[in-house]
Amino acid sequence: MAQSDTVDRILDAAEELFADRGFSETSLRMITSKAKVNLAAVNYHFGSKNALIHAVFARFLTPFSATLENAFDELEERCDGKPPTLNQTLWALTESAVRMPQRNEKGISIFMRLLGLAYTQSQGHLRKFLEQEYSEPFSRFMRLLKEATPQLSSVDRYWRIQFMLGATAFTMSSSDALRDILQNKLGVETTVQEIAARLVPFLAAGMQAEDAMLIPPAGSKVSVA
Amino acid sequence: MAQSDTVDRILDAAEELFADRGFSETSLRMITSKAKVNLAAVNYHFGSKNALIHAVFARFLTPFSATLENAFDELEERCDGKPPTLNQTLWALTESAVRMPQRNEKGISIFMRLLGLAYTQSQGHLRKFLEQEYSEPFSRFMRLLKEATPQLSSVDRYWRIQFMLGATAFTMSSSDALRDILQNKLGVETTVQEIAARLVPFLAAGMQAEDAMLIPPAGSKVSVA
DNA sequence: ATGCGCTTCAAACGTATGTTTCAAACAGAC
DNA sequence: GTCTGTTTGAAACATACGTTTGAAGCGCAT
Repeated sequence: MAQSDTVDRILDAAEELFADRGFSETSLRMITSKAKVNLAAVNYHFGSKNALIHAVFARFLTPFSATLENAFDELEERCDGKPPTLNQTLWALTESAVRMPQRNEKGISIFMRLLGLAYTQSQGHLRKFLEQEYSEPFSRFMRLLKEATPQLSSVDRYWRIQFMLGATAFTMSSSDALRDILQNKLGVETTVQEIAARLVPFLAAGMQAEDAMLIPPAGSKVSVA
Repeated sequence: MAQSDTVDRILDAAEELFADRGFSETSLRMITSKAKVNLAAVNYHFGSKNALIHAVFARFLTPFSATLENAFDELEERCDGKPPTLNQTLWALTESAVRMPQRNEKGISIFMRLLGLAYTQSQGHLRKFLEQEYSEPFSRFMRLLKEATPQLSSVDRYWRIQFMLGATAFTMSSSDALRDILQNKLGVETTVQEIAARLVPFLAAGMQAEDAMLIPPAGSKVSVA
């Protein structure tokens, strides 16, 4: 075997199992047996299970954040001076994700699923790791969003960004299950690209909705038991 | 102690811990020590950890689904014949959730977080349990949504409903944290009702967005490393 | 007071986990 | 070929988990 083919085999197996089952539900023994590698190899090469989780994220997030920076650079250059629109900003993000060179056909959906899990599973160490490693592209995205929605108050924008994040993270984190359901119910095949293509207009429309109505429409009172 | 104060103490502790940390990450020992109850009590009263998870969901989902049925009844009666609008349907759901009698001030956000986890953490048994116990109000909500958005294809509607679910579950489940951040950053106080009042227009706008654009806008090509 | 369900309790069970150990196998330089 | 540092291997470690056990405690009708 090559120098450390082992490292990649572990990362491949871990990535897939984490995406399928979550972090706590995936044991090192599952990973090493799927990777056809000795159990001790994980601790030898990575140090701990948590460090392995970080390595899995770093492997796709580092090139992704570089791609994203490029996309933002090009976008801002193309708009020279004027701030990019909301649609342009969201598409830049989406395309960067979708066009990332994939290791296999499941690549993009694993990628998305892992991002969803990072938000959803409250693994403190992961949160900290991601925040300190990838804060820059994140802040830049936030700044672009702000410039693209000058009509919103800070408070409205804040909440709507949370809504966008939620819709995205949630959908992506269960995208496999949702695709299966759709396949069985309506017999429709769906790719991650198509999901993204449906998600972006939804987000853009929500983001640009008319003023939040702070009081429910007249006559909508609901009886409570 | 009353007859089985123990059962409620276990449910209270379990509910909060599950919402905080997820199911696999919460051990029976954490639950019983938080509830100040003997470890064996869980298996004595509920039979197993999975059954406890079901009981936690049943405790709030059963009254909620009754409240929701009432709200839908009243709504359909008020509209006599004509299908309720999307806004009306969403408000009926939202108000039913917000007006549920809460055990404490964190009630609504725990409730939401648990629903999110139920979707997200791939606990097969939970999925099955929820589907067979609460399929009726769920189907009814889906039917109302369908009648309120006749312009959407089934596939578009399906995905947009997932986006709504995601935005809602995610936001509500972390609403405590998000409220705190907002308080510190902008000095703004926010109630759950206000969040809901911002969320509903966002969802309605996303749901009614123009046709999903399946191809990115011209000129949005992104350079890839 | 006695006996009978139901509930609590401390302790243990068997299993699975992440991690460590240390000897064996290996690769490359001399 | 021999030595050296790196990687693999089988086995064990300590710990945590969900669950089970059997005795003790309790309220209450008889």
